[in-house]
Amino acid sequence: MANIHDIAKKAGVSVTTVSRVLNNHKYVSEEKRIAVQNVIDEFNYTPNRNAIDLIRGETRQIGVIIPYNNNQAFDQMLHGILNKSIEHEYSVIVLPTTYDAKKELEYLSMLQTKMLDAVIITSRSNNWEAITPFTKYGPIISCEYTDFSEIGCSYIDRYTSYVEAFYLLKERGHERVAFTTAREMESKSTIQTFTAYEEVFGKPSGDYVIFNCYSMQDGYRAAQKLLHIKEKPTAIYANGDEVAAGIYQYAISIGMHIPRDVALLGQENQPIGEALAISTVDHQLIQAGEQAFELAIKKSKDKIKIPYQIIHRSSI
Amino acid sequence: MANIHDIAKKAGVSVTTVSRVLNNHKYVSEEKRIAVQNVIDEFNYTPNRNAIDLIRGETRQIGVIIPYNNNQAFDQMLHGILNKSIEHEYSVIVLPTTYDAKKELEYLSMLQTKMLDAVIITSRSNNWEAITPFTKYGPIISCEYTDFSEIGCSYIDRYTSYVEAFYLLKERGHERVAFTTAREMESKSTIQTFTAYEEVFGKPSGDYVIFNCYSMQDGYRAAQKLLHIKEKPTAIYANGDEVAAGIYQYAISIGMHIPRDVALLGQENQPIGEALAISTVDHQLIQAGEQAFELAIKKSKDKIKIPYQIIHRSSI
DNA sequence: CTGAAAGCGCTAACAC
DNA sequence: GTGTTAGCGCTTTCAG
Repeated sequence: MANIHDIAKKAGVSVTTVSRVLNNHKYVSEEKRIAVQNVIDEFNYTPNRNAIDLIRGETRQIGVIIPYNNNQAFDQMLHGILNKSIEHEYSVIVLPTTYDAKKELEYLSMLQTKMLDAVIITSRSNNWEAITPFTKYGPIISCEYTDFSEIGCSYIDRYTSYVEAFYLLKERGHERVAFTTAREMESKSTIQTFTAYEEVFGKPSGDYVIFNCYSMQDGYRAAQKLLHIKEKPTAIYANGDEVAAGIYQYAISIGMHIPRDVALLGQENQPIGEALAISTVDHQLIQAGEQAFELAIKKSKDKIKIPYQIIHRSSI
Repeated sequence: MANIHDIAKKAGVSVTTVSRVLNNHKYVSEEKRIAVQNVIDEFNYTPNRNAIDLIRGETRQIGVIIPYNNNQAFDQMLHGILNKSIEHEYSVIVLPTTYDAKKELEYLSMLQTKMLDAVIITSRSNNWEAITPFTKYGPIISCEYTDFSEIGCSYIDRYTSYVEAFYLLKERGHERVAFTTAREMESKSTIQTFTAYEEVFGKPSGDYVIFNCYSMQDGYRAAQKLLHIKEKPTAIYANGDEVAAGIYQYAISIGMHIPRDVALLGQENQPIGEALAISTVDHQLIQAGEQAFELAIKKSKDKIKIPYQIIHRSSI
């Protein structure tokens, strides 16, 4: 509707002066400032953000790449990011990929089109070689550790945490331990889980690992397999509390007792795990999200490690 | 970096021609089209979105007002909205209010600044009189029914659903029924719950209703009160499955059996409810979100009712 | 303290 | 088919 020229004309000043009062510049006489403000109020005028963004070359919008938006773990990181975005007056755009590498690249190119000031990657499909070129257009922050110096990281030291979790299970007397992972071997956290497992127990038997677990249902299905192996595992390390809950549910349904018949350890300290009293490794994802946001707006390439903690409940 | 002029100059054509190939206009000779495309590829050029948005007067960005971003119910709606946004090539900006009315108004004014093409309100703090003026700047869609003709609605018929839920409990022989709600009496769904309750059971006794329940912990605390009343309720209708899970957890912890000692009915068919086999009223929030998005981009002011369904499990 | 004017990067009449 | 040009709405030198 009304633009800055209309305001200027009506107030009998130049657009420059209007711009000055809009941006609280000094060197505007109180008289004109009031005159302009009156017209602004009268017209209920608000400056056009696109024009400002165009000229400033920034939008105060940051994008968050997540694979699924209905996954508790990513929601936690998003939660942390949103916390900080409000504090710093940024807007956040949610960019769900369903692990589609092409879509991920499209999202990254929103840096180049100047639509986004920065992007935070909570989980990725492309390799870093494909991602880093986009840092030329704006900061890219990862919630996973990477050596690439162009990428700032607010990361979880998953390897250490996995090793500790497996040792914990071992200490409790478990030798036959199974685990679930979110993705196949192309994912770093899956590989880390494997490596940590090997360090503690040696190479995992093929039927002790179940891939592609995201939801409770996936956990349920995993348990259907794991708990019917002849040499069935005495403990299961799930890659999330929802998955653990599914395992729990199935175990109970076939009359097993937890932890007597099978011990269960989850991840991320989600409400459902609390409800079922499942012990869990809390990677403090909210904090990871908050830190990621800070790195993003600072255009920092630091590598910040987020501490984890094990929460003991009654499932192991 | 490079802009459309650079491309034009390098390709030996006018900016118009470049713009034409960018937007797949016809009436560009194959020869020039190729020449331009080559330069575009060579420079890895992408048009600036702010410039385009400025001139077009739209951003293909829609905002979603939610109170909390870590609440399963709102996540479900957001999920539906994101589904459709990808399909239609829109971006979605998450706008968490924590029920701060002032912040909500600020978000609404993003329509006026032309930052957003539309906004979807999943839950509001302001009254409609304060909200409707913003429809002058762009479509506002509500996930709650309202008579205001300026507002499109993709709504749940909560009143009917609540009545049915309470009748169901009554049929099962329950006379002393308690319930939880998310907010105090200023919220429409709270009022609807009250009215529905009255229709079925008459005026609720004050200690049979617990306000401000959002999370499992809130449910736990609600149960701590409800299950220690002398005339304790024989059934509880929770305002979400997470809340129901908290109630479940506390009931179990004091040795009660569900549904024998207390029946439990949840809402929204969330994973946690499935895990605990809690019967639930599924308001199909994902679908509500999808429909809301469709209304938003169609600039429709239709009032669409989303059907609900009761899922029978073993908690009642 | 104030304003004219030159852009930011792009689209779309309009003319040729 | 193609190019010239006038904006979109704002910020920011640069002169007064």
